[in-house]
Parts: sequence; C-alpha cells; structure tokens
Amino acid sequence: MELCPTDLIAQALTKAIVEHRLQPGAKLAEQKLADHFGVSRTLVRQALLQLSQHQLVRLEPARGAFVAAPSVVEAKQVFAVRRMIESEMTREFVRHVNPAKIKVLRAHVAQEKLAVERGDAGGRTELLGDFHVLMAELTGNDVLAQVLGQLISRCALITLMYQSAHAAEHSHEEHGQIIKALAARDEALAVHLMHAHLQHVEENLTFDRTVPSSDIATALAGF
Amino acid sequence: MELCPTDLIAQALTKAIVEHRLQPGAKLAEQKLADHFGVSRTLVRQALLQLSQHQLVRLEPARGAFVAAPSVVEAKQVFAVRRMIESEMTREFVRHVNPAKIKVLRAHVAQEKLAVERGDAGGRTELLGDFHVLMAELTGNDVLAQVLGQLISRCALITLMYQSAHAAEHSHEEHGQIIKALAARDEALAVHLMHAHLQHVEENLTFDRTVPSSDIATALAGF
DNA sequence: GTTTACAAATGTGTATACACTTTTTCGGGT
DNA sequence: ACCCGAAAAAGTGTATACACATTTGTAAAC
Repeated sequence: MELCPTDLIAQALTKAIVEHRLQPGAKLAEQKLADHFGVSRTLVRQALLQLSQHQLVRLEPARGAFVAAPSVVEAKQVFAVRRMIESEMTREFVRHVNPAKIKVLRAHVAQEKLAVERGDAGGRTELLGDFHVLMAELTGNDVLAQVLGQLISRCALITLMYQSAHAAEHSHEEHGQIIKALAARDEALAVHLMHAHLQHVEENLTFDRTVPSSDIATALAGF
Repeated sequence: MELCPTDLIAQALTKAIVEHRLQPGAKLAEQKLADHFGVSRTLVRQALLQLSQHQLVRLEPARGAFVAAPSVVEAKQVFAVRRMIESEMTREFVRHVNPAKIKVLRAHVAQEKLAVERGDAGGRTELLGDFHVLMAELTGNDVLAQVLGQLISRCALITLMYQSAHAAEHSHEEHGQIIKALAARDEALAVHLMHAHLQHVEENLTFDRTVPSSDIATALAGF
C-alpha cells in the first residue's frame, strides 16, 4: 500500500519515536536526517509533515521539527476518546465473533507474553497497543482500524513518557480476560472489561512525576 | 495555529473538495494548482500529501493526485465509526451540559436553517457536519474534535456523492430534537436520537445509483 | 564582569532544475 | 478504417540552490 521513500522514512521515524529511541522534545534537524537516510531534505521534510499530522512531531515555524511531548491534558483526552471508540468496538466485535478471530487474538497475546518476559519496553508497548488495533482489524472496518491506529501511536508515546516501571504487566493479563469474555459472547462483560482496562492503563500513568520537558517555560515553571 | 502557506493551500483545496467544486476523481495536476495559487509545486505537493492523509485525495505513484471517490463500503465504515464515537460523545455531553452550551448549539442550528432554506448544497452540507464537530468542541476534548472533524470531512465528500436531493432536510430537524434531549439531560434519549440520526443519514444515501466514477475499472464493470 | 551589538554559522522555507515515467500524438502498416 | 509503435509532450519524483530567519559566538562598551 505504501512503499514510496517518503513513507519508508516516516515509518522509520515513527518506529524510533514510539520505541523511545528519540526522546520527546528532541530536535529533528532535516539535514542530519537526510544524511542518515541518504536522501535529500525534500523527502525528510515530507515525512516530518506526515508525522506532524499524526501528532508525533511538533513543527515550529522557522525553528524546525521536534519529537512531540504530549501534555497531561492531551494524554487524558486521547484515553477518553479511546474509551469511547473501543467500548463500542468491543460491542461490535462480540456480535460477529467466531473461533477464528479468537484464535488470532490468543496468538497475539502469546506474543505479548514473550515481550513482557523479555523485559523489552519498546516491543512490549508496541505489542500491547497492537492488540487493540488487531481487534479493530478483525471487525473488518478498515476506517476504524486506521483511526484507532493513530490514537494508539500517540498512546505509545504517552505511555513511554509517563508509565511507571511496573505498570504494564497487568495490561497483558487484562487482554486475556477480555478475550475470554469475547469468546463467551458476553457483550456486557467484554465492554466492561475493555472500559476498565483502558481506565487502568490511564490510572497507572504517573502524571505527577516531573517529566523531562523540552519546553523551557514549563520546565522552569516555579523557579 | 496553522498559517503557513502549505496549510492555506490545503485548506482551500479541502473546501473546494468538500463543497464539491472539485468532482470526485478529478485530476489535481501539481503545476496547474501551483500556477493558480501563485506558488511553486513544492508547496502544492506538501498540501496534496496532507490531504491524502485525510483521505480526501488519492495519490497514485507516478500518475498524480486525484480527488478521492469513497466507495460504498468505505462510506458505510465511516458512518459506523461515527456512530460509535458520537453515541459516546453524546453521553459525555449530557453529563457536563449547561445552558451556555445549549445556547451555542441552538445558534448553530439557526444557521443551518438559513442554509437549508437558501438551498445552498455546499454550505448546507458543511454546516450540518459542523454541528457534530461543534458538539465535540463543546465537550472540551480537543482530540475528540480533531478525530471527528476528519471523519466528517470524509462524510461531506460521501454525502455529496451519494445523497439524494431531498434527503438532507430532516437532518436539520433531528439536530433540533437532539438539542432538546440534551437540554433535558435525558441521556438515554439523546444517545438514541443521535444514533438514529446518523443511521438516517446513512440510509438516505442512494448507494444503488450509478455514481460518475473516475476509476475506469469500476465504471465499466459488467460491460 | 555583565551587557549589548554585530557578525558568522546554522537551519528552515521556497523555488528551480533535471531525471525518469506516463500519457498523448502522429505516422506507417495491415 | 483500425491497430500498433515510436517520438514528442506533459507530468511526477527527487535533488539542489538560494533567500531569509534563527541561533550562536565574539568583541567592544559600560
């Protein structure tokens, strides 16, 4: 679907940002990226423009591109929208569930288990997010999958900024419980579990902790 | 928030597409747009890239940009997602409703009335869509407003492709009913009305009609 | 020693140039 | 008259060039 060089660069940058190999607030100089990828600034610029649309990069006029650093407010809003969408998605999923779909989900959760045990923060966060996108894809609604996919990319950034060390472990277990409810076609339970799951993820974020901020004004507030 | 030339061009093109001044499937040649806007292809290209992200433009490698022509399947998926999001949005809205917000919505519906009576298809479609974005904005959740805004842009394109002539009239009335339920803080009724409203809009689309297609393969299917 | 002014360096914003691909045009063959 | 093929035209994909803004570094003035 997307194979042109621009999208390749955008994909690579997305991965780097979501896996936290690029710190929130980090400057993304066009020429340096161009050199690194062996292309001209033109393509890098297009890629950065795309990422800014996805809210993974902030573009400051005449100053350059920076890895986004979602605020606490923004983080909570993203989770609120996810709860709205995914509650209804779960409802829809139960209505057309079948053994094949359950099997796919179970296989994915097995992957999660490996990443969690491996202690790989980047891969774990990505896989935990992919579970939700996978559910969307299994409903057969491409638009839903696309919209949710973008939200979850933003969540990956948020999670890695604010997540306390031990928090993610339970997500994996909760995915298992959700699958059980889906397999039992228990709509009310499945929806409830999904809603609670997202609530838990949000609650486990340590919004009070001081996050290394790139914005000088907020970083030095009170000094 | 966005004032750079690229976004200005993107905005102008979005308006033209959503208002149907550019037919679905129409070719968007870079040089012609560049001449029209009095800029270089560089900026036009960036704008087209943005619109393709919003699914208002389809980019075919080495062949150029075309105004998107959403398929029936895609249209139904967009509406399905809207129902998911807007049901829950309505629920959220009722919880924090106040007279000021109701007043804003009523004022907007008055605007709608004018456009409907004026028989202005473009403005009418835009305003009917804006009602939903306005609700999202009034919840105070910017992320919600942004996500919904994109979906509704796609809907504007879909509506103008498939909507039968007389269909849009009832949307305006239904908005009024929804506001009444919101003002009465009747959560169940408001959610029901919103869900039904979106269902009605979708049902009134004439998916069976042959739409002037840009894609030769689908246009000549069966010949 | 601190501050201000200015110059060099760095980096972004846009236009232009050029290679390559697709589309169109036109002429010869059937 | 229709169909193919090559050349011309038009258009996209990417790199480069240059104007301008921002930042950094430096030196003189206080």
